[in-house]
Amino acid sequence: MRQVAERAGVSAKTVSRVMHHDRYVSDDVRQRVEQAIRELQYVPNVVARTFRSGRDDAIGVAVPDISDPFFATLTHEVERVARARGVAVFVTSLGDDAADERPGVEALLSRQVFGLITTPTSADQSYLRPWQERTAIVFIDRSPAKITADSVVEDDFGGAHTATSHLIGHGHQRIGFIGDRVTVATTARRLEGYRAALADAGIPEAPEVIALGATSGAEAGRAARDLLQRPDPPTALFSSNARCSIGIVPALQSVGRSGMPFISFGDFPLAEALRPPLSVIDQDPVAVGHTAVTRIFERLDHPDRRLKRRIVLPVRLVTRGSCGGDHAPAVSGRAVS
Amino acid sequence: MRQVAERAGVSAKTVSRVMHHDRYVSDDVRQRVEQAIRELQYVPNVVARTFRSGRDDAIGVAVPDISDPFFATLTHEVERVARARGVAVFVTSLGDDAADERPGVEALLSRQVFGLITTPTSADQSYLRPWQERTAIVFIDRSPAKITADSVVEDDFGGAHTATSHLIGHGHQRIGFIGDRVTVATTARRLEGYRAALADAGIPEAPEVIALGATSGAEAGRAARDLLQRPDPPTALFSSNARCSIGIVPALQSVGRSGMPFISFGDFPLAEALRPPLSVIDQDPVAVGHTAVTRIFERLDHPDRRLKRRIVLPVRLVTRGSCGGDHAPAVSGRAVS
DNA sequence: CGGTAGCCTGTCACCGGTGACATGCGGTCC
DNA sequence: GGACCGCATGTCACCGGTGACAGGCTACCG
Repeated sequence: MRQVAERAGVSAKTVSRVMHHDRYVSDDVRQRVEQAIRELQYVPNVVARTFRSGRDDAIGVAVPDISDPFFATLTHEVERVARARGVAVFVTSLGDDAADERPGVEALLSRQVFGLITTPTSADQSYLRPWQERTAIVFIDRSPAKITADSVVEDDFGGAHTATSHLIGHGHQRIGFIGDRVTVATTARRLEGYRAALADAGIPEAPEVIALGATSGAEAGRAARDLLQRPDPPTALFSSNARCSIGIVPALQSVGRSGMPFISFGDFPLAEALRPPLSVIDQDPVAVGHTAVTRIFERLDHPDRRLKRRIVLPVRLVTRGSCGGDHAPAVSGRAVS
Repeated sequence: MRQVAERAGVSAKTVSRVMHHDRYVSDDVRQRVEQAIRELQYVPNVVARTFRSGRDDAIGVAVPDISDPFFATLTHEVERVARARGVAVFVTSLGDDAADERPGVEALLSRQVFGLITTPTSADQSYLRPWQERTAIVFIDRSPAKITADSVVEDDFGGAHTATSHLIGHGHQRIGFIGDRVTVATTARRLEGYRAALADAGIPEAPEVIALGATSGAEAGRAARDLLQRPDPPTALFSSNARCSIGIVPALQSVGRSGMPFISFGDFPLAEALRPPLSVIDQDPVAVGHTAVTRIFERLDHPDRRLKRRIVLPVRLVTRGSCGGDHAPAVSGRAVS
């Protein structure tokens, strides 16, 4: 920048003014500076600006796993909206280990992003409190703990209740539940919805067909096979998330039970192309991402406006054929791409 | 930091030394400083450090689309390796528009990352030349143009040749080719491989069954249907990438042609769970990501070591059943997760 | 013609951590 | 006793852009 200033015969400050389209710059000077910028291929130092101003014009996104179709689609929408405003988006994966959450999130925060969209993976987000003054933080998918902040979550309880009730409506009494750890808040809520649906139908709960702790598709597949090999196997399955479902489908096929009635919480690409097409609870990741990033900009543009902290988005059952009965789809099953 | 220094009764520099485990710090001082750090919950300002040193201890990854399973898996491996070295990874999507490449990549570079892994989407990467002195740049998936740099690509020509030859071996003479734009270098090379295989078998090329320009799964699906509705339809299909394939599968189903012989360049989750299971050319995204990130660290650790610039990774045909004939799988089809 | 307002440009300090260098102190060796 | 070394700590400038503030110049007004 000093070089540009020297070449144009002005001060560094004036170059800064030209860069920012300051009103008070004469045409003569502006042109000389612009030429010097071109000749020297000057690129402003973003880090210096961030350092000085204390905030980077970027949004950080921290999710458990970018390759999960739910988070990938969500992230895509965040990028789309942010790009329209000329804001950069940086994504990072946290993994499933609760201990990795804090370092991963702080790696973004300490780079002074002005907005953060993140999924809590540990049981305590109080460490984010000092950051809230400087950064708009929105939690997605799961509610945060030990902190007050914006969050955009789905109706986990309602979705699981709907799915389970639907299977019950098809005559199933013994419905297997496969999910990851209950320490994950969403899983816990979905398990509650499942239990409530059973209770509402007067069906006693069978703990032996509830398989938790499947942190990968492969583990979920094993869990499904184990359930089917029991002496008293379930007659239908409910999977608590898409990652599990993606492992369960081939597992069912491998034991010749691809026709097993099955509903997945979370849609994913090709779910409709499976045979039978997989019925799902659609979480609408685009809506989650859109709502979250919009909230960030709202907080930025109107710092003192009062807004509802917690946004619960509805989910909907998309019946496609894997639920057990012969029936026309209630919602025409659109594919996720 | 000054506050920490004051509280511990030392200079800021000494705090810096404690943070960096400098040898020349007395135990007494170290403990006082560490206590002050804890009491004030001091978090070092990464931006200041980056600004001063001119480099951020982070790797940037810029790919066309994070939700593409190939790039998602690749990115995952980069993060795994980088995390083991305590290096942060920031991912950003570039989209398909060539004009978006430069701003997206420079958003990362201008934040002074020391390593960049990126996929060229435009036809000219010469703008990266000034950055190469400061940043280790590795191109993945596609070879860069107008610049000399490390690159990790797959054997596009060979893979397409193998797939096409395999279909020819099953008696097909009229093989449809569906892909995105030929301006994408990988697509061009795959088309060449396809053509070469036809030529090697003495089959004249049929330009009317080559459908290019499908930039999304939906478009690829439409292209597939159009090909099948021709008076002289192809008897087998070859898809140039996973995104297209994910659109083609439901399209074939919708016209009752799910049995159409079909090979996809690029594996994806559930390809094996389809009926028939989809045969693919497996690109091994984990190997690409691993090779790329390893190269970054090699360049960092041994700046003057001479290394081969261009790394071509082999691909392999995974036959699963969609190729047309009844045969045992040549490679037991492992699922992508 | 002094006063004032609007326009244009420059100077300087500062953001927070750190490399270069200086300083001071105790011990060892000739 | 002076030279010298290892250790422990402090001082200061600097990275590059920018907010606060200070002029200087022109034009217009009373």
